[in-house]
Amino acid sequence: MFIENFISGEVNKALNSIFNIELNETKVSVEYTKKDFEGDFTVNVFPFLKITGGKPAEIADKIGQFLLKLNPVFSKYNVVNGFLNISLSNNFWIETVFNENEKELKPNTQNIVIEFSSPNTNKPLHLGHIRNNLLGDSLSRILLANGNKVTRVNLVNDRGIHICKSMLAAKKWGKNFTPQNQGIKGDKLVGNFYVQFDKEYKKQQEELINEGKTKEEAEKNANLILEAAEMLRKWESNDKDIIELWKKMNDWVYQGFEKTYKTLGINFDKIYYESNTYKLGKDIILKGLENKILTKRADGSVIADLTGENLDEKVLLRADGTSVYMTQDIGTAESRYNEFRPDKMIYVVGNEQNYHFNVLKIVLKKLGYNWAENINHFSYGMVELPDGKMKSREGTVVDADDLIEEMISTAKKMSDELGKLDGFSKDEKNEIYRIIGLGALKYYILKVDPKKNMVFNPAESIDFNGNTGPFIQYTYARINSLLSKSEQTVNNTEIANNEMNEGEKELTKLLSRFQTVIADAGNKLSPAIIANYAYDLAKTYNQFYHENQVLKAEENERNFRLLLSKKTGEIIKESMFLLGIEVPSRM
RNA sequence: GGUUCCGUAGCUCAGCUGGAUAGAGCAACGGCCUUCUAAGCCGUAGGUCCCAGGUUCGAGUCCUGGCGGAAUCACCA
Repeated sequence: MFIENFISGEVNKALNSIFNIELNETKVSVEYTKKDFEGDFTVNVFPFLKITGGKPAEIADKIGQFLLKLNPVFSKYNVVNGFLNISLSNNFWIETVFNENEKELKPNTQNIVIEFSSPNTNKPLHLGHIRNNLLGDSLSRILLANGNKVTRVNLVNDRGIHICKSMLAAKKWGKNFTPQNQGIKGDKLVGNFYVQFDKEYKKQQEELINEGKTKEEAEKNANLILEAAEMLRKWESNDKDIIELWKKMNDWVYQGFEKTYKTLGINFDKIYYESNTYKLGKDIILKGLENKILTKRADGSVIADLTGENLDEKVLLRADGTSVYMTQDIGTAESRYNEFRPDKMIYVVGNEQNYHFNVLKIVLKKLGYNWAENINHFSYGMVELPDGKMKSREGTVVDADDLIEEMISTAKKMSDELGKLDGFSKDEKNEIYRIIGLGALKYYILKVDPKKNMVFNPAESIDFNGNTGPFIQYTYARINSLLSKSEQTVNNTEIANNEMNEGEKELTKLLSRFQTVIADAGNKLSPAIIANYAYDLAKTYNQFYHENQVLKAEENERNFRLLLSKKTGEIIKESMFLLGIEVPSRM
């Protein structure tokens, strides 16, 4: 049971009984009382005045009096400027936090398929992909915690003209290169080829422009792009040599990706490959053509006419018959629907593809798939550098592996300077460095509202103090150390303490919000809500810890404070788990 | 140019369905380790919530119009 709903309901009873009116529960605004005022929850009575008439203070007072009589959990109230501040009894708070049976049964469980990561096999993962992976992973955890069935899928973009670009460059300029003989990860090697292609392609374009061609003509007629297009045609017609090269290079990339996924702690229930789904998409489109839903242009390309939807014509098959991105996404969507019959299909894909998903849904609907409605594009913001967007082709990217490594070595440097891990074995130390470094990175990214673009400045390394992952992890480690020193098993039945000081109460109230926060994060699909809560909790605990002796306190207080500490540790750990962040037992 | 998103402290970000005096962290300055982990705690300073109207008891939040930025409008993905 969420406390706000309960209070909202009780206030409704009051309104009903005193003024003989009934408001929709959602219309009673219940908020946490601001710190400067006394009370736990605040009800604003202004919205009632239209119906009740009278002065705000009097109305609020009447409701307050009624509540006190109605239910003993209400201990007192005060009225300021038409705001009714209600206090709940300490027992109520303690019950809410420590009574495990209170855990809500989640009735509306949905079958959700969530797609994330979706890398292209022509370049290594960068910071933008990290945001995608972390969001996808965390959302999966949050949705699961909200009682849904969650299937995590990855769609690997392993075919297409961009892949051919890397392949062509490899063929031309790197015939004998392998990750082994170049001493780099496979995905890096392939990414280098992609950058090289772009460089040479640009050169050719410039030459053509100097010869008097327009920019557009140059882009279309440069030899390299024609060769890449030819390669794609060969690939789609199963040319043996091309397929062999493709397989070899993709394998390099997968090995590279696997390593990155492993360090990040990301995994999937199912991996789709575009190379398997694009044909299905093609079939669907040809059928749509037969049924006259789609049309063929004179040049042979197949399009969906979306001018009626205020959009353009969208090409679904090229003039030479090869597939585009949309083609395979249609195929993937259908096979995914048939396999899982999900209530909701979430696509974790950057907001640069808003248009794509808009079109995808419309085209699927046109083709007669009603479940297109279930497609939910989780559109997250870009990660930008101080001077703008990252561009793989131009090499201005923050490489995922490099960044992770840097974070971990920073963690090591800090830990060693502080000397916190003296006495630990080398392996234990490395494990803790890893947890802290990754925690800093993950938290840094997840604490930001996913919808918003965010800026990452490589010159300023990610912080380890303040509103950061390590700060929260540190709080956990602190609690852990405290509990292990207490040499006492604490249990809930011993809470006989009705007195709470300010710090204890604030902490208790915050702890009670955890379930609400999970639900909120699930509804809004926002890990940031969990992250900010975890920070709030850690901050509040540190204040409590600073102001209150625990181990040396008198027995009742000691017991209660240990319980609070234990609970805080558990909830910090769970919150961090929902973000995909581990917590160290010591740091 | 059309469409969509964004604009809060020097920087990075919170601010719940409209509610009380707009909050954190970093950076700056000043305190606190003989006491349970100082990756911590406390304090000082820092704001035209881009601008102008409107809606109302009340607007950082909703509406309209500007200004500034981003994305997209590909037979790239």
